[in-house]
Amino acid sequence: MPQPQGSKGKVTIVEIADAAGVSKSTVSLVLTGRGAVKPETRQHVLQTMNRLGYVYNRGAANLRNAQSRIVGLVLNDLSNPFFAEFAIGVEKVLQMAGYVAFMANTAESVVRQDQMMRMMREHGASGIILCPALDTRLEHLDWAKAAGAALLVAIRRLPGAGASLVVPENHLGASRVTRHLINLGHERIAFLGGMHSMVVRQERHGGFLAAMDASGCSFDPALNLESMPTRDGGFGAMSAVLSLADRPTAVVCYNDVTAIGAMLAAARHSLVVGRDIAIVGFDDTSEARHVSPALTTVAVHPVGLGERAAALLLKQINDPAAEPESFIGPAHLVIRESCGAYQRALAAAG
Amino acid sequence: MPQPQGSKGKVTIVEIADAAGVSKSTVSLVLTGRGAVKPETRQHVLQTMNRLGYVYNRGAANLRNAQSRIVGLVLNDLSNPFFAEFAIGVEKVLQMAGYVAFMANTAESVVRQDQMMRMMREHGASGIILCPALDTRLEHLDWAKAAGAALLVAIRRLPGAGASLVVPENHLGASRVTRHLINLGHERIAFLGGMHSMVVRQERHGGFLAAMDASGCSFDPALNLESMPTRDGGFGAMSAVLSLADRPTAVVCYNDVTAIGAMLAAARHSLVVGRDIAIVGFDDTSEARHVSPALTTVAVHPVGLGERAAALLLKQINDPAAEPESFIGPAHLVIRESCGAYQRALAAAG
DNA sequence: CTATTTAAATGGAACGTTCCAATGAAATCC
DNA sequence: GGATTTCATTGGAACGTTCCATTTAAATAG
Repeated sequence: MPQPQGSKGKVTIVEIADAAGVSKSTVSLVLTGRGAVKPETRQHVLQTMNRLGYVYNRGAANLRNAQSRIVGLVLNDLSNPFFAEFAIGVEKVLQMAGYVAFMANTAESVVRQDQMMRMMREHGASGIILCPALDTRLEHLDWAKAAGAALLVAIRRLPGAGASLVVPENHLGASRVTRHLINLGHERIAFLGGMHSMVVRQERHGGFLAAMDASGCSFDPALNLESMPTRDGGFGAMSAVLSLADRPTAVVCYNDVTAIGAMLAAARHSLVVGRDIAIVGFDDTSEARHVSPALTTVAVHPVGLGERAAALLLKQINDPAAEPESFIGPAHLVIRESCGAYQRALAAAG
Repeated sequence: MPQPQGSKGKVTIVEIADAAGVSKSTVSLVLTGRGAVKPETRQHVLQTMNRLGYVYNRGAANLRNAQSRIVGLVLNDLSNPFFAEFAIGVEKVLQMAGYVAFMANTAESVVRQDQMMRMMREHGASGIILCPALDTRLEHLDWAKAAGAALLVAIRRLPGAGASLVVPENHLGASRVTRHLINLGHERIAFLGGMHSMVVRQERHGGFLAAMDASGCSFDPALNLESMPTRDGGFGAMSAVLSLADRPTAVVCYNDVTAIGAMLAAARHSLVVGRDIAIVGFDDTSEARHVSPALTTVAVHPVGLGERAAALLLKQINDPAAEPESFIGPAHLVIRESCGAYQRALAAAG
């Protein structure tokens, strides 16, 4: 008498077969929908599975045909809303494609990163999206080439890695927001946050310098401040800037998180951001919109980048022979209040 | 001549065995570390694995002994920093225990939630941590009981589910923050945000009412406003409150996200939060600390809750016979600026 | 020196699927 | 009506592990 299985002994394909009076092969056909099976039989098998509480064992299936429908997502800092939003994008696309995601937060530790990637491989992940931890070296990714595994590097470029890539237009974005400040009349502008070893910082700082150069502004090296890319980091660096004898009138920050930290520091020094000093960020996380004064920043659409990354990886999984592909996401200026453009417009009108 | 394997044909335990001149059983012993194997042999096998680029196939292993070391994490809203922080806590503990996490964002859709949980089961997850989507019903979780699977419900209580539980002390926390406002002299206090069908709101609102009652304040039902638990929701509800003829002097918000939305709305109405009106939140996400004015709120330590949830689930996985366990996380008042306590202290001193 | 214990290594049957080749039954052809 | 094609179904060999029972070799005991 077939009844819903109790606690132990998971019900398998062959028990379904027995209960339904067919062979396990037939059940398998129903499951995969591949062969031709008479509608009534299919129906009957389906019912039996339902009745017995059958749950498909992908591990076993995987052993035969290797198509795990698992993707790994390795993030360097989940506590940064940018990456949380990126993750949302990735997960959404994966979900729609019937994939499920392993997610790991490395907190910038290469060791953890290695561990997690290995674990994901062991579990049969068909591909991995990696936002590399700070001092990731190319040899950490050798396995991917060796195994011909699908690997996509996101957000932080890893020069020389032959993998697919999804990053925002850092250089252009930074030069755009810098030019905006220059147009507003600023000349003494600081660049703040991020460590100089970060590729992303190099790109953004490069764009910053290019814009400065192009408009004939000179850049004081004392106004190039490093910090961890966190709120506290931004706070500290901004405090340092404000203790300088010759303060800048505007500050380009490495990202929104540091910019918000910088705004906080400015407020502590009784400066009104947007009036006494201009501060701009990068990323346009949802925080930027809601902080007060609202942050002028460069929108890179983290969710969109995540979606794109997932889509590209899936493409690569489905066609392993395909060449690695790169997507450089657009970065456009979002003018809000923290740069003072609004006040300036008011003054001009009044 | 054994060389690192090229693109195809993953190297298996038996190829290692051949190359090392031992039996596959011996290799397995080395892998699991279970039996007695001569140190030199172990060393040799280990080297061979390294040389051939072997990667352990947990799927296959799993087929025999079922210990997947996978845990599923199903979140209803990853875009809320509260859940992102919760996820960080979960993931940290899992990682340390050698587990890897499936993560899925349901965006409050029960359908997605069902899909994802099924998928995770199919992949052999040993347990699932569920932050249930809004109208999750008990029958959505029946499979857990039927399969004797480890299930832990987090953040949103699901009355009647016989599963382990990790939630904060909502009632007490809300009554504490409300009492604080009353002590500051407020009498006309609104409760704002969240939908009344949410258990969490019921609990927090209950605590609010209890505190009001206890101190003899009457509560005007017109000051009980629902909204989606998002920034926009908070903004909208607060705007509605401010258009009332008889405005409240203080507002208790469903959570930090809505409180921040509410602060924004207050600012739009040219009110200085903390002076003209008091606004308090709930959760103490890292945003609360950094918004300006800093948000008075109730700290529930989302990361800690996540850690606890993971720990409890692991316990249950390791001892499936154990009774479900509950953890009610402490909720304590964090006084910052948005409630005006600081200004009031200054005034008193001056 | 034989008998016993211990240590190290091994063969082979699972585990729950898929998929190929084979079989049987029904339908179509000439 | 026999030969062929199509449709449904089936047995059994994989897949990469683990683990039990067994064998072989070495060490210890009497």
